[in-house]
Amino acid sequence: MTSATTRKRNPRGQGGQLRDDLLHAAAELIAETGSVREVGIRAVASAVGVSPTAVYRHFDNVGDLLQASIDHCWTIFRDGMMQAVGSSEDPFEQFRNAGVFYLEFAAEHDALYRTMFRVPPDADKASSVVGMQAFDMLIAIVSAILNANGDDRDPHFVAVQVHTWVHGIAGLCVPFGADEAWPETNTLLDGLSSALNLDPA
Amino acid sequence: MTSATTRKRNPRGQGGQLRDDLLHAAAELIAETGSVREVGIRAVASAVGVSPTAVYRHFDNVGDLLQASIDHCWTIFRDGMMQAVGSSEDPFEQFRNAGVFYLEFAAEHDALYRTMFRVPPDADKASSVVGMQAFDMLIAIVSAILNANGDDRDPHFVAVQVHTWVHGIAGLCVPFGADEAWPETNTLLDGLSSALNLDPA
DNA sequence: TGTACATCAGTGAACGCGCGTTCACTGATGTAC
DNA sequence: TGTACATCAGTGAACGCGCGTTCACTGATGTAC
Repeated sequence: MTSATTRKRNPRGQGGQLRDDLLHAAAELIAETGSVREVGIRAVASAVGVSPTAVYRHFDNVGDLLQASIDHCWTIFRDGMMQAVGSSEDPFEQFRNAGVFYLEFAAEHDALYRTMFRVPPDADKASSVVGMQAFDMLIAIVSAILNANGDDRDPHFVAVQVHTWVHGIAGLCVPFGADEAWPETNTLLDGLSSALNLDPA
Repeated sequence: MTSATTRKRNPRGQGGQLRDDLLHAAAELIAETGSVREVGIRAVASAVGVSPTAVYRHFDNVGDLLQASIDHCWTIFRDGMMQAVGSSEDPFEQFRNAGVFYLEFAAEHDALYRTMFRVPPDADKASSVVGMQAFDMLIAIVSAILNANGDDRDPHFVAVQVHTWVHGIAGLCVPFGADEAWPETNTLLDGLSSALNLDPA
């Protein structure tokens, strides 16, 4: 919206900087606006203070730009997840931190989050590979918890249970979060780990 | 897409029929296409075999049409839910049937389902009232189950837990449903009622 | 050290297109006399 | 029973607009000689 008209031209070999700026701006616009297709080249370009034609120096068309932006967000998501997990050695704390990060990410980037998880079945590779890395982290944490508790359930299945539930909490907290009858996010997270027997035994 | 060019003009006092047809067509287009705003007046009109201008006899503008269509879908959803629940007297069966209906509805009308549950905080009334009726049904069933099991948990909170989880299962089954590593919908539903202690004691 | 030149980042005008909406209209049909 | 007329369902052409994309360009800058 507020175009950065103060933007300076990049020095010689560093035109690629614009590419990163466009990816970030597109992600932000997806997050602000509703869906992907409502975000246009003109809007992205003006957000970084550049003419629409400059976009074509880095992307073939608007679809390319948006897909690249979503891929980019997946790596941001995965990296944030890794950082949240890496902040502790205790699998129970890791689990908690990962859940909190997940829900914060979803709340802050609502539309973007919804778009990321609406992947077409098997199409693009980049984002689904990174998405799998994030999911593998979840499996590892769940596995560590089950081990610590002497629980012989299948880590993969339990991880799917965790993911579906957290995903649902994220999806409904944004519309209903303001409602006074709606529980706190942390309360729901407590209920999840308790119902799924993922608290310290 | 395939415009019904065979459509006949409605008889005198029954122009309102077109209104219903437009609501249905809009809902179907939302379900087929991605999001709400990608559906245009021209597409809806052509889907029912009518000129775009005819829409304005029943709706002020495209926003009106789409909002009315979503409200309309909420009543379809609630009615389907009521029917699924009404098919049995046993609360455990009711719970199961409601869950199956919910997930089928989400799978069949993917984009529409996502749109319905992305309600702006407190804006419109029609759809949120109907949505509340559907949620109240869930609370009633959960309440009956807790009673039957001599379980003293808060029915409202448990209903929220059920809803968030089912919502998450619905949201992830569509993208990942084809993946061989992803569990069956029914398996996830079993896991849910088991983890939340909603099976017969 | 100076200078010509290739390269690079980005511009600005223009295009065709489909959109939402407006306007004046057409033609069938129920109804009052 | 006939007929004039108001009402109603829907049409078709046209508008202004913003979109994605193309094209020929500008002007700064590193580099070879």
